[in-house]
Amino acid sequence: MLSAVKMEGHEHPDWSSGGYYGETECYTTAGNMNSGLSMNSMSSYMSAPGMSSSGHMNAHYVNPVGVNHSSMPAGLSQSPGAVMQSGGGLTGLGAALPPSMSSISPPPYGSMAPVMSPVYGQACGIRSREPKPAYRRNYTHAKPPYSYISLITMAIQQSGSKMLTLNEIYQWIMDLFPFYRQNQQRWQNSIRHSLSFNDCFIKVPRLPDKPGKGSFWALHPDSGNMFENGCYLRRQKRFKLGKRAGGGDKESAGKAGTEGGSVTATGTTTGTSSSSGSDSDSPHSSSSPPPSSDGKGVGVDLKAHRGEQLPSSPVRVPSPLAHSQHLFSHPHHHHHHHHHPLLLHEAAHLKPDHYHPHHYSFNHPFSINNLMSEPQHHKLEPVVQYGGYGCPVSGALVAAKTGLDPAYTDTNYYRGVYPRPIMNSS
DNA sequence: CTTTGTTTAAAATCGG
DNA sequence: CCGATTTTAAACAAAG
Repeated sequence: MLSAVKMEGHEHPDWSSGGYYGETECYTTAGNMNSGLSMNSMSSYMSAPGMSSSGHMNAHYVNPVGVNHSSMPAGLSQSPGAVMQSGGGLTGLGAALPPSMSSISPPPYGSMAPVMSPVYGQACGIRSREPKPAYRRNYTHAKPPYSYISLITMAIQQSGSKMLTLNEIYQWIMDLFPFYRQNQQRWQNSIRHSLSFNDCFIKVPRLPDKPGKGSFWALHPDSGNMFENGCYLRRQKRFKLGKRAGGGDKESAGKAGTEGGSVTATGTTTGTSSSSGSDSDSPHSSSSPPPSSDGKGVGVDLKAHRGEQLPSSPVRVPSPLAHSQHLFSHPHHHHHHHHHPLLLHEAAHLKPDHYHPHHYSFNHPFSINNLMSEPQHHKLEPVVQYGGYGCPVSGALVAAKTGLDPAYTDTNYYRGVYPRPIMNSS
């Protein structure tokens, strides 16, 4: 699709000008934060259907109703619809993810597809004519409390193949958070920076063909739960590759604590790997071009160290997708066929996870699970509970709102308001 | 030329 | 306040 159209370039600083999007406000009232139900959680941040990016349209992404847009090379995800798809999907961090979903919501994707829609479908657009007091605005476009690293991680995780192209990442973010529909060039630069700069992200080369630019980005196999407890706000410890093999990498703080341990990796593969792999999980899977399927080492660029690419020894990563249980989508209607051979059918019956039985019982309000998983309680219907004005409420949101002032002109949302997530165990 | 990646540097935030 | 992590800015190289 080209046309990238980023009309950015000069965004107007009007952030604060009060302009915003006019008023798409739908805020919520309610409060229950973590009521446990997930899904709707941050709805307010999420996109509202009607408005696709108001002022700036990016050409692509104009999805009408929130159902994916064009360009998705990978076919993956991305689209809002995708958002939910992962259903049980999260894996990678899976281990780390609070099983909330896993436990709560069994894998069965059964009704997941639709489930999410509500999110997008927020009723926000409908607000009545009333002038809403400024202080009552919703946070729809406020900056989400997640760091870029978190966002990237979430995006990757929710993808069936556990890897996305840069553009898909952008897209995912924009689909989910209207806020990022704004100064694209600014945050996108940051995203790029994060991808390259952080060792937790690795580049997976694109298959020898597939047109397209850029490679796929995946999570370093050992980056494991950077956001343990499912709190995607900020990492507790940065994942840094330990330098050379030699000796030990020292890690600072080895807090490791539970499971997986420290966040630093030395390039080796962890034992944890779920290995489930073998079996028939074909790498293929979902959406995007599965990186080489067979043994050949696709050189996964594990960022061995900056500056040098692993010359030869392809560090074979257990393949990022190694663990992936894609399940998603149901065919449901996603008809956009662009050209991709993928096979995402079947994925469905793969046995979903049993990743580590670990069950964290907590479901953190900022957990990605809230965003993506769907407790399919009710099948397709907008499960969303609207807070006072037609907009779903969410924990994070609530948290967010709690402490802020109307203007929220800048970013910050939660600032202390929430009972600090447990970052780190131990 | 635009997008994708790297990288340096510095400002901003967070968490304690 | 301090140290670690994030976010922004920018310059540049390399691909399509």
